[in-house]
Amino acid sequence: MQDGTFLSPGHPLETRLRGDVFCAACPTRQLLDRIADKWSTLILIVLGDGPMRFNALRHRIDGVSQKMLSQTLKALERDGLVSRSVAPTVPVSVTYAMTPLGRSLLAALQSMIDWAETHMDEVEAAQAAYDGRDRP
Amino acid sequence: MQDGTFLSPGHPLETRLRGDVFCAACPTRQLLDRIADKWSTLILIVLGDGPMRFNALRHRIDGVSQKMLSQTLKALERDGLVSRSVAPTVPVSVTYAMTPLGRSLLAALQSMIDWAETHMDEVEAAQAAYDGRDRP
DNA sequence: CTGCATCCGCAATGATACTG
DNA sequence: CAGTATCATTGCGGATGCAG
Repeated sequence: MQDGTFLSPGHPLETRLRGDVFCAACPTRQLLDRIADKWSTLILIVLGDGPMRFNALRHRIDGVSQKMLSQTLKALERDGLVSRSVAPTVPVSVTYAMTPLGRSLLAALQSMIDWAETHMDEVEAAQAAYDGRDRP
Repeated sequence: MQDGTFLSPGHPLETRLRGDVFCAACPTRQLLDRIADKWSTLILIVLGDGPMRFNALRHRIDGVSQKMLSQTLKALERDGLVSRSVAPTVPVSVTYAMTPLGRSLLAALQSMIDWAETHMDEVEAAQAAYDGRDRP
């Protein structure tokens, strides 16, 4: 976080940009940083399939800690991407679900997943080639 | 990283998933973690506009440190998403560009950027609503 | 029993300075 | 100009403890 400069003046791309994702202070950038987050992506994809409880999410997303899950869910709820419903049972049941806003993002995220699954072999080949070049 | 269980059996999502992004050990997950990275996304979007030199990238992407830029570029090059061309001038000129593989990912990333720019106002409204609820 | 907040250890990150 | 090395800091991740 530097000062409040939004766009370095004189940049050739300045006119091409609508919002501006490249300036650290711009809200668009903040939002991108959130949805481009490791856990956020996975959580949203999972919830895109249907509502789910906290521990179900925790079990579904391998490797996530309770703290990170709780933290990320709270952030996503604050951003209006995920809704949190508390059922007054004993003990309480908290269910997380996608909001319409969050659902509108799902397509883009799904594209990333699809790409990853589709081109993973090419990436692995590239990695092997890179590692075998001159780097033992 | 738990044991090698890739999919919890009996999960309703089991049939819908092709690879599996939710297991920490699956390569797809590793790849997703990479492209869903904060800096990777920005670098790829910038390079999608055309080849660029190191310092140009550094200036363009506000808030990135040399270390992170260098590190992320190296990872992206290893994954075959970005190519690194060294011109034998004095001093050396290193130019980074997208590979065809990287370009195939660009559409998905651009969708995320577009979504962020389009729905930013709704997110801000949701944030304001969330902060104003019962949280001073 | 479920969900969340707090503590601490550690890896990743960021800023600075230096080399090819 | 491109990139690495070093050091200070942040944040993640794990364990524990508390509230409903």
